[in-house]
Amino acid sequence: MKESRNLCDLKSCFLCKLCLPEWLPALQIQKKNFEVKKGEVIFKEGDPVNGIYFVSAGTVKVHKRWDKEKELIIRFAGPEDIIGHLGLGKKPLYPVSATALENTVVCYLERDFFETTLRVNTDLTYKLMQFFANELQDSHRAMRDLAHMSVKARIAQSILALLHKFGVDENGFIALGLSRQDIASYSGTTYETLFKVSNDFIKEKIIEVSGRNILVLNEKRLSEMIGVNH
Amino acid sequence: MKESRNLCDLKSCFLCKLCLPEWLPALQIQKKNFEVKKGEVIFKEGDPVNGIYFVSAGTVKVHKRWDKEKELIIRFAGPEDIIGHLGLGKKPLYPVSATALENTVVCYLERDFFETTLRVNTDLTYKLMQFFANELQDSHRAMRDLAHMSVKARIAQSILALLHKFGVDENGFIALGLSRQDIASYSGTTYETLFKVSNDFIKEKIIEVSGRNILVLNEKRLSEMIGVNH
DNA sequence: CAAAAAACATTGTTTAAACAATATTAAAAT
DNA sequence: ATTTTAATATTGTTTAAACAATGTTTTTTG
Repeated sequence: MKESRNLCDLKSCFLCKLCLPEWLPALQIQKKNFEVKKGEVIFKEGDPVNGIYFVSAGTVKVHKRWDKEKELIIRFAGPEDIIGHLGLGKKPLYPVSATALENTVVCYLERDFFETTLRVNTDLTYKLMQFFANELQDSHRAMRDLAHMSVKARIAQSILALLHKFGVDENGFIALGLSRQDIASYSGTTYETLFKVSNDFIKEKIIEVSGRNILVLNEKRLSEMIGVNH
Repeated sequence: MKESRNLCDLKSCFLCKLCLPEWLPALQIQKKNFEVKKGEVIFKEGDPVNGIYFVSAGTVKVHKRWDKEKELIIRFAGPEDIIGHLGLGKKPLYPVSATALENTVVCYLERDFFETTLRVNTDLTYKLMQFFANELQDSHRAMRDLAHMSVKARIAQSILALLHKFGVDENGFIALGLSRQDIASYSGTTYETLFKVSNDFIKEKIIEVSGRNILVLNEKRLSEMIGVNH
């Protein structure tokens, strides 16, 4: 993770959009930008919390590990998304890890400075609280889905979630290439099961796969698979 | 759900403890207390959000349903706990239901008033944001556990969580009686599986069960079960 | 107080999905 | 350039846990 200067435009991230104009110079001084190589870890579960990050460019997976070699991907963060914000809770340790999936640029703020920023900008605190409320809703939905949905439905859901978050490239493929293992970890299943289900989807002409890229041929079928509750 | 007067002491809930003393008279005027009978629904998933609740006495389950007749209990709320706070997110519909597990008293505030309260008390907003951060950490952990832990381990974990949250009565039994179905829903499994695992625990002298009440005989074994995974 | 409805008890069957084993690329690292 | 490591491909076996069926007991309620 290499430091670099002025890669953040102070305009697009969650923080900059809600920042008081008078505060921007302070931000400019305090912020640090880092270039993160593909596969590099930004912070690791259990590490002491130093600060908060905003993704400027690239994509990051936020994941939580279980029992060596098993993990669950909680969410993907792209440009403008916050990561590391759970460090604001009572335990000063990151509860999740964040790893770059492609070459990424992040904007970093020390925890103390970010907390001061929240104190001088109550509207920002309010918005952050609302953001947390939304994340918590998503997380509760995810809990229920992991408890009650079939793996097949969860995989369908993961593919749709990726499609909607990242959109498609010029050929119609989802604009984020992921390893099978990562798609499995995002769906809460194993590589082998993902492989089988994925092959079924290909056979049924629901998706097309080329290397790490996925083309959704039949979005409606995927939605139906997920079920009535969505 | 029957309205009643002055059942809340304005001292013990999350809100009252952090409320500005000058604001308490306003609170006194705005708050409404309700008596909720065992089994009665406080709000239902999908209902429009009217306001926020604080549990004054009794116990409430917060749950999310799937596919008629299947549900996941997200958490239990006891005295001083908030419920309905996810209504603060962008969608004005409750994402979960809340049902009283015993005769319960709740303190209710309309959404607008609560939002005003947050606006005049930025420290409260900050604390609420921190509370959300902690809840989100718990929720992420729960997601991972649902994805990767065995049902047996999850049941062990549920029993320990109930023990730690509610403590024990004079005979050493967990101070909250629950139906098997509710314990199953809290563990993310079916009644039948809970029944079998529960019988195993009894056979191995890890717990003792009397009606709706559970006595933990071997807390250490339960803890080990959660960590080691089989 | 009877009838209906939950909750509880029990066990046997089925299956979804993890686990296991092994082979083949492809991509890093030395 | 070659060793090492990671990602991919494939299929067969095992098992954990849902599903199904049925009966009993306890609550609730009309």
